[in-house]
Amino acid sequence: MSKAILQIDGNNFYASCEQLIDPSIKGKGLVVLSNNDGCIIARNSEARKMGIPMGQPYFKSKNKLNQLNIKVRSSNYELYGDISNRLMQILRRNCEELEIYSIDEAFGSIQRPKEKCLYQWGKNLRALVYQNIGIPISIGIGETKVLSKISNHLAKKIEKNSGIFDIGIIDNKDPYLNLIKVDKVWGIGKRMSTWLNSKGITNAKELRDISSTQIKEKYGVVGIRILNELKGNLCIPIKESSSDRKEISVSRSFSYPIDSLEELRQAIIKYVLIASSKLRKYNQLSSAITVFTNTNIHSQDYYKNKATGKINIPTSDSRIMIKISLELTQKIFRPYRKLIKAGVILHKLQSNKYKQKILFNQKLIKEDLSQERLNHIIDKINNRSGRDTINWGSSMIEKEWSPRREKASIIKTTNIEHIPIIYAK
DNA sequence: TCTGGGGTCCTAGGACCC
DNA sequence: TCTGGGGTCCTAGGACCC
Repeated sequence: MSKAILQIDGNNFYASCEQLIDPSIKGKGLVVLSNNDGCIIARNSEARKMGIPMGQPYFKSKNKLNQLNIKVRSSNYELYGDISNRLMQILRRNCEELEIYSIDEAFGSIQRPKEKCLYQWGKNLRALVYQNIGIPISIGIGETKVLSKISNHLAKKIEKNSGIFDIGIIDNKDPYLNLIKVDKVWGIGKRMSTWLNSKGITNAKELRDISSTQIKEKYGVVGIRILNELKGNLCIPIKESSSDRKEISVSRSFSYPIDSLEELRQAIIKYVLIASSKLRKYNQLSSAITVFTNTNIHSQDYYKNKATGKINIPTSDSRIMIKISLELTQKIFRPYRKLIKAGVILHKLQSNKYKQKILFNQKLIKEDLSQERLNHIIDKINNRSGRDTINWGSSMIEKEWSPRREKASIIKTTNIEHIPIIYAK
């Protein structure tokens, strides 16, 4: 018995979710846009075959999408998050360990019976997910995370694999590693692949066989880890708990540039409220806040700025965080700058299990407790009835600059009123 | 006109200490 | 005139991921 590492992801996840709730799209091209309807961040296979590139700004491809009669959707994260939860539940029941890596992707592990190929196991899991959720997935299997990622590429790339590939039982992996371009290896990005190409390294096999002193000199332990994983030595373990996150950031682009301090303040308050309710959801406290804003990077007088403030006693209290972040907002604001984006980052997070108690001041203790209760009640109501049901006075002003979502799908599987009605004949 | 958002990890260099 | 060396902690920024 040995441990097999699995990498499982939803195929064209956002597009698949949209197709799930709107079957009329089936067979047609579909793209999903980023926040603010900025770029194309997902396509179904039909749109890909029609030559629509990933990451392109929407305004540049609008005409082409129209001509080809490709459907367009704004992203609907409430829907994707819900489908994702259902998917992860099934995976958790079927793997021994599971690390949820992103909304559409997980690493897992199971014991491999001696020398046994896990193709059939994967096929069963894939069928189970499709039957229960209606989303197609791909499964890559190997000895390490890097190899299971490569396996997943091969599962998608080679049609006869029908979405599953197990590189872990193949002794001579060379012909397969040769098929993987070096920039497709997990952990090799733009910078590293440019450098590797200049050294004549173009695919995963050549990378595996590079001298480790050479890679260590240039990229330190990060490079060595990737090399070892390619050779089949597990260096990046499965991380099951993700509760101890290190920072929370909330940022948005505006639908049009803003240049008044008041608008910036309102935006920052709104982001702090979202961030602090996330913080409470994960039972964490923060002791530092950064606020940032910038103008259009493509413009001539590009301006960006940020400021960080410390919180003396780690907290998850919206009121304290709003106060500090507004002071910081004052610092980064400059008149006559056309701001297109702003955000907040909470860092130095810690578990609220070890919250520092106020010791001697009875009045402060009372205030602290009632504030905590108030925050939790607000969270509870907003979780049940939508994010803006109850809010702080300062954030209630009408916001015209809120991001665009012109093509949003209406249906949310998280709201009973939006569940489609099916009439039996 | 119009180019997303949310994360992690690592490293170099500064501040500070003895 | 001449001004050490070693360690730790923190931060900013880079590179990468989805």
